[in-house]
Order: sequence, then C-alpha cells, then structure tokens
Amino acid sequence: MQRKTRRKVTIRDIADLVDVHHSTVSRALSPEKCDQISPEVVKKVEKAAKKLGYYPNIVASSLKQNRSFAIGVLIPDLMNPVFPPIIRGIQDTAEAVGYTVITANTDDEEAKERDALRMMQGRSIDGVIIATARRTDPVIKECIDNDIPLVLVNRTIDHDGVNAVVIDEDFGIRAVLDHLISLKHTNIAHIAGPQHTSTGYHRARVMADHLRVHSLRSDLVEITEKFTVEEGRRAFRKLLARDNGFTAIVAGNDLLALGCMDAMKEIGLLVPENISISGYDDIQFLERMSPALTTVLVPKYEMGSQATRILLDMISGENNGPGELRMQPRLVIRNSTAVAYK
Amino acid sequence: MQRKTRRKVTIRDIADLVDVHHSTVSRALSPEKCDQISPEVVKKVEKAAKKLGYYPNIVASSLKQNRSFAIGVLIPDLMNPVFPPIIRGIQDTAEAVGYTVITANTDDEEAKERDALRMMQGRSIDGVIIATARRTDPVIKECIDNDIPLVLVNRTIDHDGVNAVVIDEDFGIRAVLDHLISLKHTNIAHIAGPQHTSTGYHRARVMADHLRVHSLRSDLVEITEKFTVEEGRRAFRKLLARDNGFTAIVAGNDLLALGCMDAMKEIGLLVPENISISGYDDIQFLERMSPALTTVLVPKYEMGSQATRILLDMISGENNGPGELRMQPRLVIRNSTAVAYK
DNA sequence: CTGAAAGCGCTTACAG
DNA sequence: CTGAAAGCGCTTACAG
Repeated sequence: MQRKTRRKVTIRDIADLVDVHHSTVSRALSPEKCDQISPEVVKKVEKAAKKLGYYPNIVASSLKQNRSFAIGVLIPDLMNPVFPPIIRGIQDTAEAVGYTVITANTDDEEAKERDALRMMQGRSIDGVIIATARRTDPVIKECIDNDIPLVLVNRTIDHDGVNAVVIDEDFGIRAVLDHLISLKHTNIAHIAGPQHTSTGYHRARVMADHLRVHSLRSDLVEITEKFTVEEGRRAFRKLLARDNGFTAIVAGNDLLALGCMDAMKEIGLLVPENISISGYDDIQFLERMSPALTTVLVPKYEMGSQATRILLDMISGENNGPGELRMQPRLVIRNSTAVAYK
Repeated sequence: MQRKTRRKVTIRDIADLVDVHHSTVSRALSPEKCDQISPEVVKKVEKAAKKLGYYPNIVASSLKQNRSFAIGVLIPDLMNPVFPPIIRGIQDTAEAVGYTVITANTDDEEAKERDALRMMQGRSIDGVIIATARRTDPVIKECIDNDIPLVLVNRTIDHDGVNAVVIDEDFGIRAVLDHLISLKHTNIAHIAGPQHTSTGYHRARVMADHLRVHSLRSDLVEITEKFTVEEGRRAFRKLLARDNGFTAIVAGNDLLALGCMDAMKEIGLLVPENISISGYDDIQFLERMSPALTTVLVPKYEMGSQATRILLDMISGENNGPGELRMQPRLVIRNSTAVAYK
C-alpha cells in the first residue's frame, strides 16, 4: 500500500485530478481568493485535496510571497523560569492565527543575538519579539533600520519609537515599598538588577524616588551584573559587608532574592525574622519555598500574548504607531516579609 | 544613507558586483562546493558578500533542496518545568550545526499533535523530536509511515523500530525503593503516572516487580490521568480513603509528589514525619521547597542533546538503525524521606 | 573552473 | 470564473 519515499502531493496533483489549471487550485484553496472561483470547482478541489492528503508547502508559499507566517522570539535563556510563560503566551496567540514561532536563546550575548536574528531573517520571519533588550541596544537599532516589525517584551530601550509591552514598574515597586513600610521597616535595601536593562534600571530609580518621598535612606543599594541567583548571593554579601543597618531587602527579581536568601542562610540570618525580603516576577513554585517569597506578580503569559497581538497588527499594517503597553503587576504577600524586628 | 524598504541582497547582486554567473556565487559560498571554484573568485565573492551584507535566503534554499535545516519538537507544555532543559539541550545541539528548532505544545491532545506535525511538514522540517509519545500512538505511526526522521525523548512507544532516548526506569525506581527500604519502610505506596505513557507504565511495573522481590505489598497503587500537581492531590486522597497503611509514597514524577504533599498538608499530615515521599525528574528549585523533595534526577538537558545528535545522524544517513538510548538517572536524597515512624 | 538552463511549489498580475 | 506565464532565490545536473 505505501510506497517508500512517497513524493509529496502538490497543487499540480490536485489540478490533474480535478482537471483544472494549478493556478485555479491555488485560488480555490486560498481563503481570500476562493470566491473568485466557482463554488463547484472549489468543492471539487477541496475534495481532491483531502483525498490526496494535500497540505501546502509553506516554504514555497513563503518564497513567493516574501513572508513566512513565522515570527522570531529572542530570549536570554529558556531555562530561566520567567520565560516559559511568556513564550507560551506568544505561541498560543501566534498559532491561533496560523503563525509559527521560532525562539532562540541569546544568553545575553550580543554575538548570539546577532546570529539568531540573521538566521531568522534568512527564514524570512515576518516580525520579531525581543525579550533581551538592553537600554541602548545596537541589535535592536539594526532591526529598526532594516524595517523588521518588532515588539519588545518585558524590557525596553531608552529611545522611543518602538512598540513595547512592559510592566508598570512604578506601581510594582511602590506596592512592595508600601507593604514594607507598613511593616515598620525604615532601612530598606535594594539589590538592583543590571543597570543596562530597563527593568533593572527603572526599578532602582523608582525605589530611590519613593524612599526619598518617605524620607528614608536610599543609599542601601547594591547593583548586580545579571539577574541570577549567584549574583544575588554575591551582592548580598557585598552589601552586608558595607552596611548592615537594614531590615528589609527589595530584590530586583526573584532569582536575585533567592540568592540573597542563600547568602543569609550561609551566615545564619533568618528570613523574615532578621531580614524581610521581596522578589519580583513571581516565578513558579515560589509559594512552596521556605520561606515563601513575597513578590510582585508580573503577568507573563499575558505580556507574551499582548506583544504577539501587537506584532501581528504591525505585520498586517493595522498598528497605529509605536507605543508602550504598560501592564499592571500585583503584589503577592507571602511569608518572607514580616514586621521589622527593631 | 538608509533607504526605506531596502530590497534584500541576493546571490545575483553579488554576481553582478564580481562579474561572474550567480551559480558561481552559489558554489563559492557553499562550504562543500567552494573547492570547485578558483580561490581568487571565492575570495572576491566572499568580500562582495560581506560588503553587501548578504545572508542566504534559507527559504529559497530549502525549497530547492527539499530540506530546511530545521527540526520540529513536540512537547506537551512548555510551562511544565521538565521541558525547558530538554529543549535547551535540543536547541544548543541543533544550532551548533546550523539547524533551527521549531517547538509546539500539544497539551497532550492528539488533534494539536496532528496540527503541529502538519505545520512542521509544511515547513519541510528535516526531522522531529517527540516528547509526547503515548505507548500506542497513531500520530507517531503516521510519522514512521511517512518516513519522517524521528526520535522520541523521555517517553517511548511499545513497539520498537524507532529511535528513543529514555531513562533507565528500572535503575531509577530501584534506587528510590532501596532508599526507602533502608529507612525501614515496608508499606510503600505508588502514585502512578498515566498508564498510556511509557514512563507512567514502566515505573509502576518496575515498582511492583521490586516490591515483590522484597516480599512487600505491591497493591498500594493509585493511577493518575495526567502528570500534574492536581492529579497527585486527587490520587493521594483517593488512596488514603481506601487504605492508610503506608508510610511512604513513590510518586510517578515531581508534580504528582507535590500534589500529594498539598493533600497531606490539607489534612495535617507531616512530611516526612508521618509519610515519606519521593518524586521523579528533579525539576528546578525542589531543593528550596519545604520539605525539600527527594527525587530521581533525570538528565534532561543531556537527553535533549543526545536525541538531537541521533536525529541529525539520521538526517545525514549516518544512523545505524533504530535503538533505545537509556540514560542513567540518579537518586537525590533530600528531606522528604526519613525513617519510617512505625 | 565556470556558465546557462531548468526547476523546487507556490502566487499573482495579465488576459480573456 | 479560469488559464498561461512569469518569477520568488536558490541549487545542481549538464556542458564545455
């Protein structure tokens, strides 16, 4: 019954079977053009297509149309738990309208970013979602110059003129601070994320602003180079060596917070008894940890799907100019924060 | 300086610049064929390519060669923490040799699996890695019939004749059981994964075999429909309602174990004081949970990269026949298991 | 070592 | 409503 290496069935096979020209088959099978073809022919073509097990060669169609119905996604690292939900949001939204998504990990290295983008351009992607933006980012600038439809997610760049889906950092940081202040904390430290990222930078800035508004110290800050557990650990030790006059820490994200907790454990400090700590992002399973980390929930899946919607609109020319979509985060209070001990 | 909507530079642009035929350019730029071209011409072509910012149109090349240098990956759900490391292993290995990977979530639904595979075939993928296998799987059968190079990862099918990278379940389960037996547990329950998956099925079978070898009860089993926290919770309650004579549980994977722990917490049972529990997979952050879950570490990243290596060999015709690569897991003892209380 | 031609499977003006 | 032709950007026998 089944031949070895069966040749793929093409539009021409259908044309032969129905006895029309293959261009007619192409039209009959196209949702936009099938109304140019008589209903009877359409029906016959559809039947033949089904019978032969036809499915379109997207590669051929891409080449001709110079669009691929694929979008690219650049993330630092899939194994960082913030990203899977974002990507799932992207995939679900893109696939719902027949788009394929290609993701690449850049490990925050500019070279990998460039390579990934090259590859994606070689595959004629119709647009790209970038979660790896640095505040001034030559790769993104290049995308803009090359007119690749583009939306940033989570992080953004300093210049505007580009679509981005980000978090209302002011709201998020203020929620944490108000929470800590209500717990009588007056010396609040900040383990800041990398300052070349908008998230690291803005959270730190907003922190300082609000501390000043409350007339609290704003100099208990340690800056990290990466949003990782190890960097959080390192920064905590450094901060503590410099000044131990704080009772609470606002970490730039959850991984940094976990690193701080590791460092505290090592030297016998208790959370929250000695020091309260909060994270940012609300990655999976935080509620099961010991102690369960208080954090700012970032709507990851929704950011992914919103970014995709915007990108798809750009691709179809329906997007009305670049802008920033600012999503609302939400404070999630768990038991890593408690009343200040002194 | 920069024109709006610049036309992409093609092989013909280079040909014009160097003043050779575009087929010569194609050969000069091809690693395999550039030795058919005089070194001077190769050099000139390369220079021109660089100058013009040329990068190949993979879509066109795919269409002609009927291969795409892309592979597909089918997983149930990116947000399940087992999969990111597997995928990262796949991506790193594939990208190192110039391949692109396209992943799709199937949510364990056959229809989505079919759709995803269709899409991938439409994109002329050169092969596919499947992490969603059921023991008898019509979709996989279809792939085999269609001669799509294929390797299964993590789960496999009952029939052989297909490449698969799996875990040595016998070794893994035995390690857990020996550990629990050494802690004086004699009534050991099993929260089994779905029996239509090879992992769920084999772990349960191996469990029963080894319990019998030790002359222990092997009837304390509750089967789940999905590898999820919620199913673990449900199964635990059901098991407990039926028979409470156990002091330890071997869960079919980590998520099921977490579900059991949730259920225990709800009714005031302590882990490990009242009941010891172990998981399987060793997903991220287990060591930070309370209690930290004892589990069987599955080398996820390595499984991904091995599966990819095998697939790439199949694609290039270097694979010597189908076979099962069985990876060694490793018991990780944490504090969810302790000496039996009675 | 290089060129000219054909073709991969589609889509789309252009006719009629 | 349908057909014939051209072409998307490559690759690759076939010549020479």
